[in-house]
Parts: sequence; structure tokens; C-alpha cells
Amino acid sequence: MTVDADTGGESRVRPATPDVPGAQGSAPPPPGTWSAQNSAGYPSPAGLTADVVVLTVRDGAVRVLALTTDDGRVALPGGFVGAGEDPADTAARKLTEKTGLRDLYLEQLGAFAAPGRDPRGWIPTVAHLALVPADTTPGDPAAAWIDARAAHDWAFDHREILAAALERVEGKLWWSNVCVGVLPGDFALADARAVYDAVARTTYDPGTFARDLRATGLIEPTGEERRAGKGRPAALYRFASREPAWGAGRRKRVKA
Amino acid sequence: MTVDADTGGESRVRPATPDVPGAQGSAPPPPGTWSAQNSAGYPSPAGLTADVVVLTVRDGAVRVLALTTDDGRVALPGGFVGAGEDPADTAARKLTEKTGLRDLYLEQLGAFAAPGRDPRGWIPTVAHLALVPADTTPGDPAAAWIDARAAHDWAFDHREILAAALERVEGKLWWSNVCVGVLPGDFALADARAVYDAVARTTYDPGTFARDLRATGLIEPTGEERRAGKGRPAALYRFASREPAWGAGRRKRVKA
DNA sequence: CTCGTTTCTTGTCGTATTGACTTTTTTACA
DNA sequence: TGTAAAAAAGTCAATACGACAAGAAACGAG
Repeated sequence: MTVDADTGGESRVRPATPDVPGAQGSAPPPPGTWSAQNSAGYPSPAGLTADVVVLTVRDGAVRVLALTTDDGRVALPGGFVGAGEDPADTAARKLTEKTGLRDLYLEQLGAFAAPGRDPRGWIPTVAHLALVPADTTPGDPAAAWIDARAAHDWAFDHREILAAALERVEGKLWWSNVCVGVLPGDFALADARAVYDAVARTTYDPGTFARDLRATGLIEPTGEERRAGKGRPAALYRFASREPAWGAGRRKRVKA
Repeated sequence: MTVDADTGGESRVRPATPDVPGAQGSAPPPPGTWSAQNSAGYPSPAGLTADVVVLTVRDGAVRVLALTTDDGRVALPGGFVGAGEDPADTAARKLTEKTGLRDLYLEQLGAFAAPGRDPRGWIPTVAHLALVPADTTPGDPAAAWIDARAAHDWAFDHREILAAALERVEGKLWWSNVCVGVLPGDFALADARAVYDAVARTTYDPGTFARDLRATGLIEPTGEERRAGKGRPAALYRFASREPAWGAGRRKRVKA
């Protein structure tokens, strides 16, 4: 292996002491360990985890799947990434464990690797965002839905991760099909509106909402309709794509 | 340490064999190494790097700072994250090394940790995005500005990382002050327009551009003006904030 | 069966925003 | 003094937005 660009490309002659803060005080790992695959004595994390912010909308509120820890705090589901595993797969695996669901909307939020974030050692995490249907029951007795915007005593840096997740969902609401995960395959516009209301913390006008959501091109009518108790039956829609997609939002127009 | 939420909260009794793919085939690291800080035998990465996509706009094109590797490919600047170091600090450090600049627009893009992305071993990277002034000269002789949208033979998964960076910049162009890094402290609207034109790959109308950029509230007039050669002097502006900020873009309005 | 209620759908309208264009102002230079 | 260049300011039709009103289709009480 000759390529060495990740160190800056200038170190074909490796310095005796790596120019990395903290490397001087901490002994480099001996050969024969995982860290020895590193071609020099750079420190390596004690592990890598993948956390999942599992969100849904129920009773007009955004809710997040939380586990209770030994010391009474709440934490996001997550787990260690296996060797040869993609963090996204780890997240999907944990999601399936906790909800029994698979093939959901799952997206990476980013890396959280501040030193000291995990008291067990140097363990960065790759945070993910998932959205699941409202009727999902946690498969783990220690897991429960809690109000995502209420104050909680989060473990680790999970408060920060949750904040990033909420910001992401709010920002993408009208520009993407993030809500694919929350809404069932067929849904009425009123269902969608309830979700949008909860996420955006507002109350959309039914007529305007219908016009605007249709204008995004993200949904298409199924032709079916649903009668629920009183009133006129609602036409059912589905998302044109269940894969992550972008709508015809109007960020600044770009000439074709 | 009793909290163990990152493993899912259910493993107070740790299984003899961790339920992590790949953990069976690879021997867990012996005690006394970095990986030993992990409370069980979970595999740990061989290192963690931080890469930086350094972008600027010159001659009407978006350009990225690239290093040439031994085998003639191009690679993003980056380096190993030290123990006790935040990847953002690593990125800032590398950025300063390559450009001599500090306190620039620097933002995390996300984690790239696909297995096999680095032939040297299991080395996830935290990718960052930076924007620097157009007149920045690389401090490293092996570094050069190349067209960010032209085809190149990128090392590692750097093509993917660059694509994410470009998408991020394009998406945030009108909603944030991403361009702070590219534009000098004082700039004319024509300067800003040139940058926006290059990033958005379009040609904005000067009058409309001025009206719309002012409407974002991201910039404010300095009171100064600049005369360059012919024509009427241009009023100078500055960004209201050099810190990452959001403009008054109109994603769907939210009731106050 | 008819009326009133409920719920969803469709239409209207004033206002704000957008993109393209034109006009005016101010400078440099021949 | 005239002319070209560059920036600023103004104009205008098309469209998007938000609030509201009206129509349509179901249910249930009387």
C-alpha cells in the first residue's frame, strides 16, 4: 500500500512521533492488535457505535424511542459497529431489534466524536435518523416512546443528537419525503396534515395543505378512498417513491 | 461505569460472544491496548481520520483543494484524529496546514465508514466542508486547486465525499451564509453574484440578485464603496455574521 | 325521506414573491 | 464633451402563498 493521502500526502517518510495531539502522552498500541493495522503508531478509538433516533408522530406530538439506563437516564438505541460492517447496517439492525421493522426511512445524521462523550473511552458514534409508523410498539420492554421536545435527562451526548435529528426533520419536511416512514402505504391528506402539523408545530389549512403537498410531486393518488365514520370519504394517496426523494420545493430556481 | 445504553440497554449480562457481525472471525484485542478501554471484546477501528473538502470559487468555477498521491490519483487533505481530539479540530488543523488560514467556515459533512473504504484497514473518516477565499494559495507543494465538477481519479471514497460537499453547498447557498469563507470581509454585490453563479451553475440577473440577497438579511452595507476601473462605484457589503447563520429563506412559513 | 352535521374537496381572492426587463445614476476614458 | 461601462433603482407580468368561502359526499337523528 503506497497511497497515504489521508495523512496529508506529505509523509512518505513517516515521522518517528506522529504529529497528532495526544499521541505523545499515550503509548501507541503494540503490534498484533487491531490498531496495528494502522501503518504507524496513530491512536485508534476503542470502538465505533451507531445510534438511532427513532421518531414517530402520535397524539399530535413528535415522539422518540428511548431506553432507560441503569441510573435512570434515557438513551437512544444503538450498538457497536462490527468489523466489516457499515454503520448504516448497524443502525438498521438496532432499529429492527427495537421495533421489529425493516426497510424504513433511515438516514445518517452525522458523526459525534467529541472527546469524553462516552465515559467508557474513545468511542465515536455515527448518529442516524429513522421514522416509523405511529402504531409501532417497541419490541424491547426497556424501550418507550417519550415526547421528543420535552425535557429529559439524556445519557451521553444524546440530547445533542436528538436536537440534530429534530432540526433535520423540520428542515426537510416540505422538501423531501421524510414522512414516508411515519405514514402508511396509503394515507389520506388529513393523515399527512396531522404529521406535518406536529413536526412543524403549526396548524395548516386543510385546503391549502392539500394544494401545496400535491404541488411537491411527492405524492400521487391511489384512486381508492376511505370512509371513516362521519363525513365525506377521503381520497387516498401514496408517496411516489418510498426511497429518499426530493420534492419540487422552491429553493432559488436554477436555470435549466 | 454502569450505563451501557449504547449497546442497546439490554446487555447488563454481556454475552460471551458479542452480537456483532464480524466479531467472531476477528480476534478481540488483548488488554493493555487502546481497544481494551472497551468494556468487552468489541472490535475497534484501526484509526479515525478527518478529511476536509476545501472549496473556493475561481474563474467562475468551483474548485477543490486536492493532493496528488504516489500512484497519480487525487485525494482530499486529511489526517488522523488524535486521542482526546475532536475531529473538527483535526480538520481545522489540516486546513491551516494546507492553506495557512484559520477561523474559516468549517462544517461537518458526515461520517464515511463503509467497510473497505480505506485499504489500510478499518479507518472511518469524518468528512468536513470548508470554504476559503479565492486568492488562497496552497501551502503544500503537493496540493493544487482542481475543478470540483470535472472528472478526476479520486483515491478512497473521496469522490463520494466531494459529491456530498457540493450538494451541501448548493443546497445551503440561499439559506445560509456558507459563502462567508469565499468572500472577503467587504465585498460588492457583483463579487457575491459571481460566487453564487458558479455554485448554482446559473447566471443571476444583477438587479434581482441584489434585491434577493439583501432580502435574506444575511448581509449589511458597510457604507463604503469601491471604484474599480470604469463604471459606477459599487456599494460594499459584509456578512452580518461570520458565524454559520441562516437567512430569511422561505421554506414553508411557520406560524409564530 | 329529509335535514343537519361532519369531513373532505374545490374554488376564489388579495397580497407577496419571483424573474426578466428597462431606466437612471455615476464613473472612467477617449 | 461625448461615449461606454458598471451599478443601482424602478417596472411589470406571472406565479406562489395564506386565508377564506363554497361545494360534494357521507352519516345519523327525527
